[in-house]
Amino acid sequence: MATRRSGKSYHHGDLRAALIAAAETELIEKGVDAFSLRGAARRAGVSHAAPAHHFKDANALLDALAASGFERLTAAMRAEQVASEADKTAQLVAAGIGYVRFAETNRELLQLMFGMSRRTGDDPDLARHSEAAFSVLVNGVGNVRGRQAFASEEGWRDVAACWSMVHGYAQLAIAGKMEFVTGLAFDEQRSLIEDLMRRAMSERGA
Amino acid sequence: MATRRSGKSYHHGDLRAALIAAAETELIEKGVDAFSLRGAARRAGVSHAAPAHHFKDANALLDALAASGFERLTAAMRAEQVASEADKTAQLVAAGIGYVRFAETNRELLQLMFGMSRRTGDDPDLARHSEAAFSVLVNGVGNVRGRQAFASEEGWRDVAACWSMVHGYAQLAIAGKMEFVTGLAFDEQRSLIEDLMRRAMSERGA
DNA sequence: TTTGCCGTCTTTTCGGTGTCAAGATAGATT
DNA sequence: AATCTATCTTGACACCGAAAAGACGGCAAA
Repeated sequence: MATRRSGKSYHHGDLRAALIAAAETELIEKGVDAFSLRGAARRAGVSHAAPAHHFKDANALLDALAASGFERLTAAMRAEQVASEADKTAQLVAAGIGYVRFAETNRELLQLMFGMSRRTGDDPDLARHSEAAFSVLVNGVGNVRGRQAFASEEGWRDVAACWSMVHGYAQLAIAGKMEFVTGLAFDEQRSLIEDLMRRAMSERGA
Repeated sequence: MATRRSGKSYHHGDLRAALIAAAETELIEKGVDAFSLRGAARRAGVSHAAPAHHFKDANALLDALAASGFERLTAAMRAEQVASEADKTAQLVAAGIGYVRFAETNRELLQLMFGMSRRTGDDPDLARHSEAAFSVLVNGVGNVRGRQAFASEEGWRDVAACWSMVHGYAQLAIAGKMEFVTGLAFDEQRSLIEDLMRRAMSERGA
């Protein structure tokens, strides 16, 4: 049998991480629907019951994958921020662009992250990384409006507007429902997203 | 409920419609994940292979259900519009409120409608009703900006902004991620949504 | 070093699911 | 009336997630 994979030992060593990686390719290739725990196990080269020792559930594995997704989403937003101008609003816009960019290159993953599907939701890592991503947006708003904006409801409304706008656009773009407004051109979309973000902050120039 | 299946005829009569109805309660009770075609068939009081003669797929059945969802979404937006003031912007806002209201009372259904999960997507009815819902928003924007706004990209950007905002808010509210901004009070949320919609149209009063 | 423990992985088994194929039924057509 | 055809049932298959029980092997205590 496949007792030893490629001459290695009976025990895997770091199966947990390997399973998360395998789950991602399984997710990408098969889609959210057809994802299967057994498939992920196959990809990792272990038996179908092996994952049970690291994740109580199929959904628990996907929780961990979603947590990794939020971690990378945060990184994507920050990366776009540091590459942008120093202007505070521009930084907030950059975070939004990073958000959309990440969404478009990780469609299945984003759907997993924000859908209520296929998840338990009680993973502490997931909550932690999810809040970290959120805080990028909150900090961006805080830099523009000033910290005292969060004393009243004002600042939180700004956050709600930015998040709703960028998340809604990302979801709709992924679903292919935004083709009526802009071509596929890189800069066109960038300027559209900037427009949308500025609207959310009530800072539209024109 | 099971129209006449209690000891009655071998043929059902209107199984197609009965299956769609059964699928909705199955969807609501079991959730998107645990939805099963066999479960829907059971609810309709029919054998597990019966649906195959009306829907080629489990996903095709869910397509039909999603189509019905878009039909009712359109109706919900229109209903909220006629109940609102005559002011054009207020009408657009009302459509947005109808959208969110529908989303919150039909969570599972909305996720089905807008997720790329569990669906084939090539149902013509689905496309038709989906476009009808979209056109409510487009008409609302047209009434505010004037028809000529759609000659340039201007009007379409307004549509993109409104749709992204309202859809994003609905999705996030459903996922329980909007609790930081407003209580559960009815009027508070209403005023928040109005604020968001006006931002999307760059018409914020304050 | 030897012994025994115990976490890791495998095998087996179970109920459930979607889909296909073949048979039963009844309404419609000729 | 005889036949046709859409509809529904039964049965089978492969796959899935989960749980139970056994095989393996690292590791600490003796």
